[in-house]
Amino acid sequence: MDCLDQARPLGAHAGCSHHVKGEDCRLCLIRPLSVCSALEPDEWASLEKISTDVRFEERETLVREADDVVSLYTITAGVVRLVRTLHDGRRQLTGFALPGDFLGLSLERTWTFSIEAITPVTACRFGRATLMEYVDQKPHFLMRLHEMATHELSLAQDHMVLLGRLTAEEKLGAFLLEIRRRWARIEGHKSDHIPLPMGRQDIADYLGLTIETVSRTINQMQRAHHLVIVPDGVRLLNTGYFEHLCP
Amino acid sequence: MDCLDQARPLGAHAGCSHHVKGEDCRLCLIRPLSVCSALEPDEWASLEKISTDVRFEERETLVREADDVVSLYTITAGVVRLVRTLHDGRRQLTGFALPGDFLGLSLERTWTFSIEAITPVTACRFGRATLMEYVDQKPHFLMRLHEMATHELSLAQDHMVLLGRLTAEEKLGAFLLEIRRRWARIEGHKSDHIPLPMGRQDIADYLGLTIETVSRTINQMQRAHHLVIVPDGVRLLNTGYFEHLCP
DNA sequence: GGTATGGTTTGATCTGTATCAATGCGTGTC
DNA sequence: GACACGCATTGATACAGATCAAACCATACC
Repeated sequence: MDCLDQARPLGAHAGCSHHVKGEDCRLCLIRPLSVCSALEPDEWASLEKISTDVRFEERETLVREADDVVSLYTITAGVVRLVRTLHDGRRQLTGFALPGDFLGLSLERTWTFSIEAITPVTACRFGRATLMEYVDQKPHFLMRLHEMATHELSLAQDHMVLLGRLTAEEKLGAFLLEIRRRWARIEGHKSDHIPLPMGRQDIADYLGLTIETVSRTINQMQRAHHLVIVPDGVRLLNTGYFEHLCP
Repeated sequence: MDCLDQARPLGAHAGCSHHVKGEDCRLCLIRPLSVCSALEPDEWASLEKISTDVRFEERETLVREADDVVSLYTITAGVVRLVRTLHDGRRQLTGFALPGDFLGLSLERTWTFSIEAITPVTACRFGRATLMEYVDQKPHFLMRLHEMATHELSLAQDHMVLLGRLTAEEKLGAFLLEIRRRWARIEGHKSDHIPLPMGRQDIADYLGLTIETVSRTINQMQRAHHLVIVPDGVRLLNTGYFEHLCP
């Protein structure tokens, strides 16, 4: 089911910001995780020509909902949130993007969500028009984009189940296992230590809860010795509890 | 934003079951709405060879979650629900498919949801393997599938906002306007009469509510003269109320 | 007609999560 | 050290929607 999880692992922790690519796709550490894994070595050079490295500071907005799509991005370091905002200020995060994640799958003219940097972020930027030409010339690249889009769709359906039918405790459990799985794909091995660069409010807006309920639930889990809260996230003590929690 | 809404309208109400195609794509009434609209007239013939008409009775299951994908479908008449079920029986509907909707966008090996007929259904069935060859030969057909998939993704994000952040009243309002918009696309004109072939439980499982809350909310709206409940659905009396409701 | 059946509506009550309101705590700055 | 600032936590209370239970209503069938 999770066809994207077959890419080879990285040695380093890609969550922190370090030199990843420097305009040379051959040295790119997250390539095996990214959309570029659909390409042959001789194609990297052509892709390199149409891409540039960019950097965003914490809290910076990469794109705003309803903006024209002028560039697409592969996150190479750091974490961003994908945000939908209602007129009265209510927020729903539709996802977090971690290193290796591609933003702009849809090839549509305008963005349907805002993208905001949670940490300092580096990304590989592609011009929309040039990437569109690239897509036209390489059907297997379009096929890869399509696979990624339908994978996203399946994850979106998972998240609908979470939002519509899970309790606060189940939501938090599913969230922690999801983030753990995604870090594991980047780092190459599963760890009980789960960095959570996003704040409690972001978690709440992702899970359809309030910040108070998120805080209370995590602290209850700590009191029950299922995890410990550490400065940059949590450490799971009882993974069985979390796996059993997910129905 | 809604690129799929550009197809030409149908004169008749496609919700009811009538002769639609009869193995002749040239006569297909829902073609302009469907994935087939990406094809030229001379390509219909080749598509016709790989498709067959099938019929399902009310409550019949077209496919089961986790089943291998052997066939893909375009609904030609009737309505189906897309269902995810948790181990303890909790259900979340991820969507309804109406005439013109294509099921199997993902091209993956297994289904990630069950598909169940709400009414008698006719569909145009394609073998997965033959359609995959077709996709390989016609890049513009793959492009069309990709557009449809990313459109679905955008709708899925809309639904996340609904599930995570709207009140029961807002959920019902958004649901009725969504269904109205979708019938309008099929019928060719907007009507205040909204057929609701799905039961209250299905609406509840789609909106992340209970059947009692759905019933109460709709009846409240009736008491407030925003709509009237009719045998096959509802009729909106005050569309302004519904449009104002959606934040 | 009677009566079983499946879905819908309505009422009474409960509860999980939101809301409102402090308090705590770590970090950076002067 | 003292103070401010931005989160996170904790407590008290309110309420939207869930749950439990019963009645209602249309349809189909004998």
